[in-house]
Amino acid sequence: MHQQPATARRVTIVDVARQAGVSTTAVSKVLRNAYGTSPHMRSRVRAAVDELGYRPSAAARALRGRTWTLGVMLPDVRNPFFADILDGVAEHLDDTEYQLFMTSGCNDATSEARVTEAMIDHSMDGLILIAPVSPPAHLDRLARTAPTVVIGRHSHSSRFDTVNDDDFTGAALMVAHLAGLGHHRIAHIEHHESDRVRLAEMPNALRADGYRHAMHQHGLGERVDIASTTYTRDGGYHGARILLGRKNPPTAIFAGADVVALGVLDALTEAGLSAPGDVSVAGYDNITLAGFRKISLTSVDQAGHRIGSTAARLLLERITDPTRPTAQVKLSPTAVLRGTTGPPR
Amino acid sequence: MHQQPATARRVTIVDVARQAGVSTTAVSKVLRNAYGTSPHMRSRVRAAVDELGYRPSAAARALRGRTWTLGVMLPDVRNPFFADILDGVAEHLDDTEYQLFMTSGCNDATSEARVTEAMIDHSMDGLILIAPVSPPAHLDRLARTAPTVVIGRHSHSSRFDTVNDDDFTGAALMVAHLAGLGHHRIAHIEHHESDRVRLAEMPNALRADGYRHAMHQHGLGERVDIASTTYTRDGGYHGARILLGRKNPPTAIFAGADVVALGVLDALTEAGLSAPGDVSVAGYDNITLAGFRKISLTSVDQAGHRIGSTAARLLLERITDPTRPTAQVKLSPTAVLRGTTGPPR
DNA sequence: AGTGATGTGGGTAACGTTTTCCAAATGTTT
DNA sequence: AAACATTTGGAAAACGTTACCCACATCACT
Repeated sequence: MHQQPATARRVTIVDVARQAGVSTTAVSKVLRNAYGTSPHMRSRVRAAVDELGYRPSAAARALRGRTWTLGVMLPDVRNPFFADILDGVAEHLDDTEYQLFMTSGCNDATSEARVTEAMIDHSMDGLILIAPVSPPAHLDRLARTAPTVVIGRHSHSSRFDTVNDDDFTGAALMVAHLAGLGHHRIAHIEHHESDRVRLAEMPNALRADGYRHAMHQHGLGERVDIASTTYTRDGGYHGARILLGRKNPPTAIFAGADVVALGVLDALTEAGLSAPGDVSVAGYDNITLAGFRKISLTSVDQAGHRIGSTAARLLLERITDPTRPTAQVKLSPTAVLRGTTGPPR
Repeated sequence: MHQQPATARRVTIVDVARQAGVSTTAVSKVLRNAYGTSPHMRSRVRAAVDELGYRPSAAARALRGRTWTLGVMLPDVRNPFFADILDGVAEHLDDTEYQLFMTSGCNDATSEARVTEAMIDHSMDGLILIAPVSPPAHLDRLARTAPTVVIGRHSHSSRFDTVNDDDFTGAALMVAHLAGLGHHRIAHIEHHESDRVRLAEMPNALRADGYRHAMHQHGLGERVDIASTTYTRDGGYHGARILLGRKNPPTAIFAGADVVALGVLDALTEAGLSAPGDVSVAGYDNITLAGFRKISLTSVDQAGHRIGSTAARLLLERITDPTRPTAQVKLSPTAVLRGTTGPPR
């Protein structure tokens, strides 16, 4: 009996070259579809590769050429909206050689830096950053090191492309819907932001701006009422409790994200109130769960799938031509009306 | 004005060595806390590292030593249960040097192979596989190449550790709860499985077994009723419609996963039925959303967080000592009783 | 036959680390 | 003072690829 060794030696390009009776250069060329290979050589090399089950070491490749690896930074696996984006990215990459690696749990600039540096350390060929909070200088530096596309941040950099939903308009859409139903006391729950740059660039800030602006447009400028918490279910829960405790509580709550709206619904249920009977509730993102019948949440759809595939396309373009001018893509959101919004009582 | 170069040259160990006035060997030793460094040299090297902002290239490291990178394979970002596991893993890794990369969207053996190979190609130091469907031979081969821990699969391999919830017992817990409430027609929705090995190893199969066994234990062997679909919300929806269409529909539905239970609730709502009024509904996994008041789903909690941290611990142990005997950890589930279960009408 | 273009293949030097030596300096024991 | 052990630091060879060159053969055209 032949005992399996505890750890098998890796098959390298040298093994393939020997098996095929050619040089390692030749093997490398065939693998990369480079110039200077005859059909005969190609077939011999391919046969050797298959026979030995050879796989190029990404690590070794990284030292000279590309790794065929892309990195995606997610702020939070829990937010189901990011899954839609990921789907879009993955779909666009499906018939390419690229492999996707993700990181998650980056909620502050420090861990964001740590994670992005790690991707650079691995010589990833390109980066997709979702809703990064790092200062623009850091993002620029990053983009100078590796082709980068930023999702969910309205920056105008000459180094990286951006893909966004038109958050300002999206918020206005929802205010229009609620105002159209006859609501006057429409409140908003925002993700608190203090940094000046982020106030201008982050989707949450733009949604709040869009809300304010739309309220004025509808002659409800006096009624602007914002609870400033976070984009989490907890944030929604607390935001709702704040708003419901007002002297003149709102008849409609527009949450800046669906997860926030879930927290609002939770607070309502706890308080013995219902939506839309007592208070109308709307969210933003149109996560899959919003369509769930027991929830049936009115929301703003920002086509996560298309955001993802657009980002992937831009990234591949930028990898091919790092010098092409940067693009700022803004996709149009739509309002999805469901059961949690209705006329005020 | 000094124009920023389009792409900055990377700071390497050579730069650090020059700056500190020592050899690259010395720098390497300091960075790895290896033997043979004086306090004086250490401080000089550390200073140079900080000053230049040096970061070791994981790619270059991969060719000789370790990459300080671990890979996690997720079958599906959408299943919120995996987020709990990830949290556990991340927490355990927090005060180590290790960096986590994840891949997702592996629903068949082919894409699973592609993804795991990619991790090997990057010379990752260890792998955590969540609910892999590949044949044991492949998993063994993988584990021979890199230290591996498998979550959500009841294998007994001499190559890799496993961490699982006791799915058999968990299912029995829920059947006991429902039977205790007075239910007799307790149905189950399972994730369909045909492969013989997976029938013995996958959690979904064990949950179905546990259900069957417990039904017999409670003298309800005749009432065993299973809809065989998939562990998705759609699967739950269709499963419920199948079960509700029976001549003698069940008074309680035990879904093999919470996402499935959500689909069941959806189907009930659509049919104008309610839980627990018309039909009791229970799930498995105790995802965060189950505690959401508007859902309030009775479920089996399998402590995803602890599963994750245990897996991380085992992985680090195995990296340290690849020869130590493998462990099969089985954690005890608990039933979490909420609003969707009650006595039969 | 000579010239140049094109096709085909390989040799060799990187890439940025770690590892395995080895040498010199210093300390400790007899 | 000699002999030996320990500490401190470095030189050089990997690791597995790709990029840059160069050499040779073949072919088409003067």
